[in-house]
Amino acid sequence: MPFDTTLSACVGTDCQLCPVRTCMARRGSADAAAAWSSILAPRMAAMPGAAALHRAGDKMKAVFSVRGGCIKAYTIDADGNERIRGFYLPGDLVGLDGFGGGVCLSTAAAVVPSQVCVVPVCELRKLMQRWPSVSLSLMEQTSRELGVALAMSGDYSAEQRLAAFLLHMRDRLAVGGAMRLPMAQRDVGSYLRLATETVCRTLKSMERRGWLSLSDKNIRILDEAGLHELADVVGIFHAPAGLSKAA
Amino acid sequence: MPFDTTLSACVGTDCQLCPVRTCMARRGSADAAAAWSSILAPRMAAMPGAAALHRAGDKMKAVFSVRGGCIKAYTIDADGNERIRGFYLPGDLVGLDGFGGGVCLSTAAAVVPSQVCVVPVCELRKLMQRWPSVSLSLMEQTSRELGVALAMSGDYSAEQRLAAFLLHMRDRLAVGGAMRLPMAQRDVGSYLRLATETVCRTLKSMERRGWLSLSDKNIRILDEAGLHELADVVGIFHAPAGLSKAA
DNA sequence: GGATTTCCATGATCTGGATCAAGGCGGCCG
DNA sequence: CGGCCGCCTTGATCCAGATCATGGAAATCC
Repeated sequence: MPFDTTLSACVGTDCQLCPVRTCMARRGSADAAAAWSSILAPRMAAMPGAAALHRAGDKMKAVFSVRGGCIKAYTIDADGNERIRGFYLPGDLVGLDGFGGGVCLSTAAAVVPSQVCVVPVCELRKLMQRWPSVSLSLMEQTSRELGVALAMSGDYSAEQRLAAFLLHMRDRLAVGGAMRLPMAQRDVGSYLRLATETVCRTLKSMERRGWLSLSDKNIRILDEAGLHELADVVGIFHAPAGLSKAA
Repeated sequence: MPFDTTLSACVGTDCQLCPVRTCMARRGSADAAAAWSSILAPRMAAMPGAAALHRAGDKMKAVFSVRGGCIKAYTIDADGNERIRGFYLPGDLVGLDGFGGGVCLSTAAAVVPSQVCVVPVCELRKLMQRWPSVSLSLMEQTSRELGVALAMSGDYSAEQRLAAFLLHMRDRLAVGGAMRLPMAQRDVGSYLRLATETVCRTLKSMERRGWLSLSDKNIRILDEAGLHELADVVGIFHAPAGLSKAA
């Protein structure tokens, strides 16, 4: 297990001591970070299979800042199947889609043993009143997530969507060229609107062509250019490092 | 033409006199509305076929508040085809997806003769610093758009997507039970990831079943319950009036 | 440590919606 | 006013990816 899920691993809630560099609380001034610390409810462990962090339809009481692990947001359709709307990794905020309406639009649950900081929305709103920089970075975060969602909602082939997904994840969790996907292929398929079998076949086909290597859930991207060519149409993805073409 | 597109129809830029009730500028206090007025660049007419308001890849210089008509946001794929990411109606803000990254993620152009208020982002950021309520409502707007985008990105049948789209549009532009879609069926298809032929066939099929009546671009919804049953899985849509089931 | 369950993998078949084709109809421009 | 072009409509065919079926390999649970 790459991540220590016990609460004792990090006592207190001083955001300035937190190792998660990309967290909202670390994006503004030191003062703002201190303010973040002051409003956080106690941190929580979230386990796969355990109770959801919140459910679709609930009144929105808190957003969650992911500290470790991976959280999925999903709805349940009429047949009882999950439809995954997003994966959230350390530094991400879960629940921004429900902020506007005050109601959770999806259910949030852990994909692997995870840890989240609980940010009560009433406190968050107060913080936004006091610190314009908090509002601004929250707004930017939501805007970026919107950009990704709009890009993903387009009509692309299984290969294109998977390539875009892999590059996106690579940017976020690769260390030294390799990464370990926290979620099962079924979950990837649910998110990308693909059957599990299609995810598997497409990955294998990419491996056969030498674009990547697979072993268990570990993926190493070998031919980035090849994937890029497929994913470029989708846009947005892998934008952070300034890798995307002007197009 | 239901909407007067000449600039002379509304001189000056006093938001408090503007008839668009759902505009951002009208959502906060009177003071905040006055502040909005003060930062607006001159209003613009936008014509179909004329120059785009902005293009994907451009540096983000302004967002646009739709005053009349309909604006579409789209990207162009490798084959030169439009992929529509959203339609914006009076009261909507165009460009929120690019706010975070500072780069326009899509091209924005008029679907019908339209009018937009130009909101320079540098001024908008200053306004957000000064008026927390502006930040808050901008954040809420973006959050709602995110909710819709996430819902739309799911895997639904042609019928379900079209039903959800019709109900969504109905909520936004119906007067007395009937509405006139501003965009062509081809555009609807591009947005919903459907071929033009499928949009046409599905609409006709719904008409045959007595769920709606079609004449030209005018649509009257006859069996709301039927459409709702289809669209409910999609979620989010038609939420404003509290019509959606708890699920 | 054996049983159960979940996940990954691969082949065979099926299908919703795309694509191709072709005609009518209205709107716009010269 | 007549010609052209873009939209809507309907039918025939095709295909990417879903679904069904089956088996092996890990992980999880008594």
